[in-house]
Amino acid sequence: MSRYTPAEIETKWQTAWDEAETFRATRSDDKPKYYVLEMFPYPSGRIHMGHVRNYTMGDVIARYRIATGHNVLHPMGWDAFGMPAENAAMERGGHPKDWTYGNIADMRAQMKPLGLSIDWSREFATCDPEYYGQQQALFLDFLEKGLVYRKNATVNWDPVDMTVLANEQVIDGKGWRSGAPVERRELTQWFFKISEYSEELLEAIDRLDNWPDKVKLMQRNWIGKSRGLQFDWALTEPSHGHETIVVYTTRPDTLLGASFLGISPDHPLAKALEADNPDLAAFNAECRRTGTSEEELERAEKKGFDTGLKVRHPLDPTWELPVWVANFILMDYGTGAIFGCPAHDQRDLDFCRKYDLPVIDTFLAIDDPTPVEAEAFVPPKTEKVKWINHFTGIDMATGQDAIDATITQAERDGWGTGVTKYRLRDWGLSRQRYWGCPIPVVHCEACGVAPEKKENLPVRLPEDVSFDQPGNPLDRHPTWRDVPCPACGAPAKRETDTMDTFVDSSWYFARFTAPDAETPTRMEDAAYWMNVDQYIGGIEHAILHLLYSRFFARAMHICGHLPESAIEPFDALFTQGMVTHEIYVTRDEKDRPVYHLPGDIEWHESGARLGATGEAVEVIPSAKMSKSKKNVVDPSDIIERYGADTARWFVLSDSPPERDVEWTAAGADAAYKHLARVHRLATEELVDPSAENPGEDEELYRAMHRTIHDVTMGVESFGFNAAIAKLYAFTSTIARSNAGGHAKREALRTLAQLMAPMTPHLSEEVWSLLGGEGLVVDAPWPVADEAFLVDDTVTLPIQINGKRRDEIEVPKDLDKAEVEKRALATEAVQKALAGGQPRKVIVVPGRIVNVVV
RNA sequence: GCCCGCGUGGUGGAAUGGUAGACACAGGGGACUUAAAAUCCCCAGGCGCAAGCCGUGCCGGUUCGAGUCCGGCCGCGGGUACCA
Repeated sequence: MSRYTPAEIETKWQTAWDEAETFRATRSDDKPKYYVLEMFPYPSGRIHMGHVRNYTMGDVIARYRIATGHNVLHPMGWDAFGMPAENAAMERGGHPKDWTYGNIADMRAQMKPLGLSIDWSREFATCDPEYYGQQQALFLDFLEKGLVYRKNATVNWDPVDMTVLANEQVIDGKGWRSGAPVERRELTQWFFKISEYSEELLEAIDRLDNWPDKVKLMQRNWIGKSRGLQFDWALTEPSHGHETIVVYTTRPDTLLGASFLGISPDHPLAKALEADNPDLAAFNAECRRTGTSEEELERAEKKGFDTGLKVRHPLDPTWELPVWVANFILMDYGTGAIFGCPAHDQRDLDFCRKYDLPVIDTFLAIDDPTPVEAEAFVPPKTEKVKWINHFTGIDMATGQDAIDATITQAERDGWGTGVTKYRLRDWGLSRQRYWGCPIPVVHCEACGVAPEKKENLPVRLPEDVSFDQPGNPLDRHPTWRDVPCPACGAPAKRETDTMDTFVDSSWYFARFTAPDAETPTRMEDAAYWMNVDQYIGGIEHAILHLLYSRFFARAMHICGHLPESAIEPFDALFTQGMVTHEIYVTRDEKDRPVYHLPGDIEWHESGARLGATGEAVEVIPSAKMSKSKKNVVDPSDIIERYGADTARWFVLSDSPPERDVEWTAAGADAAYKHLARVHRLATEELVDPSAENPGEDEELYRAMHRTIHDVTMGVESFGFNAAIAKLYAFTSTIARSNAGGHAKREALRTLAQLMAPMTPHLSEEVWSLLGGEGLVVDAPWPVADEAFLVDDTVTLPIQINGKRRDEIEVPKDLDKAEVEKRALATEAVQKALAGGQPRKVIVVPGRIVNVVV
């Protein structure tokens, strides 16, 4: 009997697949196509177990689809531009390009041993000039169609390093390297007009039937459609050319509770007032010192400044309200001005109390209005409340009816307009960084923005750059930057901003359909392979990446690069959880935490200890694997120790795929043992292949077809862990079975087939040991025979008042009345009834009987 | 702050509104073995001698019946537009 030797087996079968070009995808009309894609990795240096999990899931789907007769496209590439490469260049020298391509080579070498069914001939990295050149072509097409424009926007500015910082690089309002307080600075930047597609992107969500509901809900909320009232508040005295302040509100029904008008520090009026009010200028400057992220703005302490200006209430000209500048009002949303209603908004109430502004008593109420104290009254949206209607007195209405009625009245009387707004903002794509796709335009004094000519693409990144000083090296590279204008030939300057890396990942899925095309896509290939039938990736991409990709597919269609059928590029989406691990920590002499790799830990009766010193180690509950916490397991170590099949089996078996999975050494051991057992069964069963044992054979076939059915359902519905539980059970059934050799061999071959998407190498080995024809990867997926799936009798639990008390075995098709009769005859029911009659009997055929006494 | 999830034995988890804990790990017992490893078999939510009672983060609701649906909390995680 030969032992299970994954290293040998895995190399052998990977070679076989390579030689047969099993995973090379070519267009063909004799089979339905199936495009399965996992979100491509950022080449950080090493693959981690999260990658293994992501790509294994995709591989299960891909191999299952091959087996069910599909022409499968399963490509892989690299999301290769981005900040970490520049940071690496700054920290340890070298060039971002070398760092990135070196990482790609390392990670590819780590991925290949996993035995993924990938068509490596289509591989590319987004930092390949062939790829980003086509992206530049897309940009020029978008520019021509009016989908891109320039406007001013604020960025985080580090005044010491003289550089723009990402939100992630701002820590407690300070630059991560310089430690200097960050300022907001306005720059002219490029934007995609995604907001023009707000309604379209919102409405199309309804047709994404195979996306998770949570993702669709997040996208709906992100787009944030609202219906509200837009109307003017007249200033009592015009100020700096402003006669009114325009306000947008989604709660016009609370207009009679207004206490103050608030404007953003970035509102044009607020800026104009700075000129003759140094205190206000100081206040606005203070507000601008916080970062640009919404989280930071919303969590900042609410502050205000009285401008001294007054406005008249639109419904009562004698009613004057003060105008304040407030730091919580965003210029990006609505009109950058609000009215505050303290009675019905907690934030406004807090603001009024803080600055001693008048608080008008509550006027929306379920019963009788009560004066507002510390808490604002926010009525439930669906509940009718008393509502003071400024035209008809007191009405009863739900919040929405009151809002709609107010808008109708405002429009009728001409003092306001119903307006639909979206929270979604245009997508700023300019980055003041080197390691990204250059924006292919030139700035010319005479011509303004001059698009680069397509025949000059790609606009390549210069390679002779250094990262020994902060800022964008493109800005200080004269031979690259100073070029003649493509339109008039006069001396001009190249745009030195590069594109947001989200641009790179917004169309790579389309490029995979024809990675060698001399235009961004080749239409016949795009038409054949698109859409992605199954897209798999992390939930962290639920909004930005997926929304940007949906926009890009539409824009590419407008420019003739995708067919209309591909404007929703991902037919089905699955979001998987993370791989986590316990964290091991000791303390240094200053009580600072020192983290340790799982491989350095030994387990003793007294708990975890450092292998080297025996020092006791504190074990912190599982968290996402991260380098800083050292709770990482290197997939290469796992593959070397157990083989790829074990790693694959484990990441699929131990948790439902949408949830986090904790990597445990014990779990990996168990997975290995199971695979070794299957291998052992296959080698044992080589003896006496023809023996039969009729009764036992039927039992085994029954289990086999039940397993085929369950595993098929499991794979189709991403129930991998449940499918694997069935495979464990089936393996035990085979091991214990007294069936004849023929039946056992067939059962084992079927087991190999059912396991093949998860453990492809072992399955090939078992398949070939047991005389399977050809490669298991080419064998058609087994089909469950319905005749073996149904049992003649069924066991029904008997509940009394909802608690299980007994059970009866009855023929499968026994009619309800007879089931009820037999249930009532049971000892438990007779005892409970004590001679009386049941109040009610519920019979759910085939499931349960509940007797209410 | 706001939006979206998640919470079940010692552990990972299973369960179309219908027998809570499948399958697996760790644990206990046994078989085989000179012994160990490997393998195989059995036990196992908690309390209780038992009958039985309790039990899916907490509180409440809908239902004949709730882990599952609804409302309110608590805790943890993801996103929050320049991390990818």
